[in-house]
Amino acid sequence: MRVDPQAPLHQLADECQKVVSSLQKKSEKREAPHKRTTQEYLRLAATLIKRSLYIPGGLSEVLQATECSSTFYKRLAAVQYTLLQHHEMLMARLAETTDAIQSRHLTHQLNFHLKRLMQLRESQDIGFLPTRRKRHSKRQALRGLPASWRHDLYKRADHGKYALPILVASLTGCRPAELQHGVAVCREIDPATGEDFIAFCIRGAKVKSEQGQPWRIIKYSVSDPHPLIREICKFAYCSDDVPIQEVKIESAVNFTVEVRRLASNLWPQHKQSVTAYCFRHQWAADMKAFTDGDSVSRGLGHASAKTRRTYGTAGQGGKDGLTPLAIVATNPVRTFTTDPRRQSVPESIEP
DNA sequence: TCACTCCCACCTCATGGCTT
DNA sequence: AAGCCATGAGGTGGGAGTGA
Repeated sequence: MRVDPQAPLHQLADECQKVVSSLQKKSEKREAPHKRTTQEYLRLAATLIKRSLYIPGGLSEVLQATECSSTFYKRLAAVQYTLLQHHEMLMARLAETTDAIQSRHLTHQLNFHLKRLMQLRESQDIGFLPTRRKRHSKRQALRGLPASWRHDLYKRADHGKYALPILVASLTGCRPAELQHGVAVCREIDPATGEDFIAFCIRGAKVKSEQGQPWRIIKYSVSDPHPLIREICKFAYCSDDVPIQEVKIESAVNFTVEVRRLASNLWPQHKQSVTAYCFRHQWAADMKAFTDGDSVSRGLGHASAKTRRTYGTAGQGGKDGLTPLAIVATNPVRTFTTDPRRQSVPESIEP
């Protein structure tokens, strides 16, 4: 009887395939990640796999070496994506392998691959083990700052390239990623009331079919005495000649770094760093003190009312708070219940 | 109603370097 | 020195789902 020399190789490939199938079964309901995410996954997984070569516990230990559960699950997703890509490549190579040297090399690779697949599945089954660290929100960074901190920061940045983005972030609470998209600032007169106002039109970040507001508009009266409104009114595009202008940054990261640097310059004693998201927390705090909850959600670009909980509290807003004329968004805000009869009546706009 | 899990997308931070 | 940029590592936000 003749023995197939590639039989052990195919047996090994079958074992890998079984683990891959069980991994795929668990994640079949998941949406395919975006291209940028997959690139990040490949990079992250390469780092983790490289690190696992020098650690006794291997990949399992590397995956668990964090205090934050979301980091753990991100690592799982990254390693799974990368191993599945690698699996496809190995299977294609298996189909082409004919000679003994290639077989030996592929056997070696499949052994390593199987070991990693098993460690990944084991980590998935066990779940996140380390002691969870309590999440800390950026809203705590607002404690101890002067009431006029946004205006102070804007003044500090006055001659830099981020002055206007800081002003827009202060007035809208938009995310750095939304400033990167570009925020349209326009001045109009309401034909019905004759009221002169400035409107900020924001294209939302973090928007999916069930998540986030694709567009939102925040309006302020031109006669609003708030110092930040007085500053925005000084700009040329608030004249009749140039009614609309886009405020845009090239890099959200660089914006945040600059905000942090300027703030630490102004308040060197302040323990928590002041970052771009602090504008968002302060804006939410102002709104919670001034208006209803759903307006806060619309202004923050949330689709669910639940999410606004993580932002600034009404107590952090107040005396120097902003008071917009209107906050409108593309979609209604879902309330805490899933019962559609209890959903709030939205103020919505055309997309 | 609330706390918690899970996962994707995005943000923060440290560090080093370049230009003015 | 100030102002700004680039990048890697790791943490947070946002929303759905679930179970007590």
